[in-house]
Amino acid sequence: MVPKTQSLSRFLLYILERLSSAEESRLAAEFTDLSARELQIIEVVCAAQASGVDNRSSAIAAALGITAGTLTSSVSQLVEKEYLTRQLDEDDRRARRICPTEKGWQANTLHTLFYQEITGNFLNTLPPGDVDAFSRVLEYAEIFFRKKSIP
Amino acid sequence: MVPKTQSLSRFLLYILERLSSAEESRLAAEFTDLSARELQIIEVVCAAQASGVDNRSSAIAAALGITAGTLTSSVSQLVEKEYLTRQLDEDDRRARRICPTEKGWQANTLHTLFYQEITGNFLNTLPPGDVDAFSRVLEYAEIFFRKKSIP
DNA sequence: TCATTTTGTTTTGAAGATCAAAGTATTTCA
DNA sequence: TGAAATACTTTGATCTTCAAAACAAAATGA
Repeated sequence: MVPKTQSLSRFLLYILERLSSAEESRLAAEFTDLSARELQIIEVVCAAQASGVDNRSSAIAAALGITAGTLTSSVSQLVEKEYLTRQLDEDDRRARRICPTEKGWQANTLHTLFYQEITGNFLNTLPPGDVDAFSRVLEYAEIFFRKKSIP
Repeated sequence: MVPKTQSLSRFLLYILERLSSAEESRLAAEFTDLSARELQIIEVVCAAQASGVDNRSSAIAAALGITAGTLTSSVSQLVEKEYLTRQLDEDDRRARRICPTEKGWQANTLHTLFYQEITGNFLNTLPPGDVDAFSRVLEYAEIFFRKKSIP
């Protein structure tokens, strides 16, 4: 049965919400002061740092799909809470590099483990043959939504 | 290749965002004053109305996963913009029934057509054999996330 | 070189979405 | 009838977001 079209987006939203609220309560013990969105920002900052990719403010904002101004205010809160730091870029002193603190790395590690666990559990519930199909569907989805296939 | 676990949720977020921003711009010509969230509220109200399911304020809020207070304020704006109406329930005068106006039905129709089109287009890009697998994955996902399979 | 433009970020002002808790109106039930 | 429960709204606060203005530094070009 083909999924009921009009409810697909709500279905995705529902899954996302379950995921993030589950994660918030999971992390609650150690990091009581992080919203799902803040965790996502930390994730992107850590990923940029780990892979040596551009970690200036504008690049992080672009990766998150938000404006620079929005990121500035979120980062200020996360700096306040000691998950991130701003570092002046010596090569271009207009720019600021956003870096995780030790606490930021720790939160990101828990976050990553959480998703590995969830995804592993979910893949285990699928009929074995469907796991590959699932991966293919994700790849096609990525292509579909990257090209402007949306009218 | 199994999807990179930590980025699955961000991938879903990305798709959702592309969908809703595409929809916002698509609907912009006719309904300039509706956010994606407001459209979603209208969708739920229309669905309740169409299927004769409980359409009192509390039921709509529960379906959306938000508190009654949040819904009250959103509905007030949508009443102001003439997409919804509040009707006093004669059987229980504490309750309010949330109903779409003609304009609300029209917006919902466009919304539904949009998702039918998108979903149809996407399914057409998939290798034929993967369409069924995709449907199964969605069903399993629903079951997985409905049971508290999340630790 | 130095004035102009461009670039990277922050600030500002405003709006939307959200919640918890307090408040109001109505119903239920003991 | 009076107390408790229910359905909703209001209030006060926070978070997320954007666009536009402001600021600082770099790049350009005459």
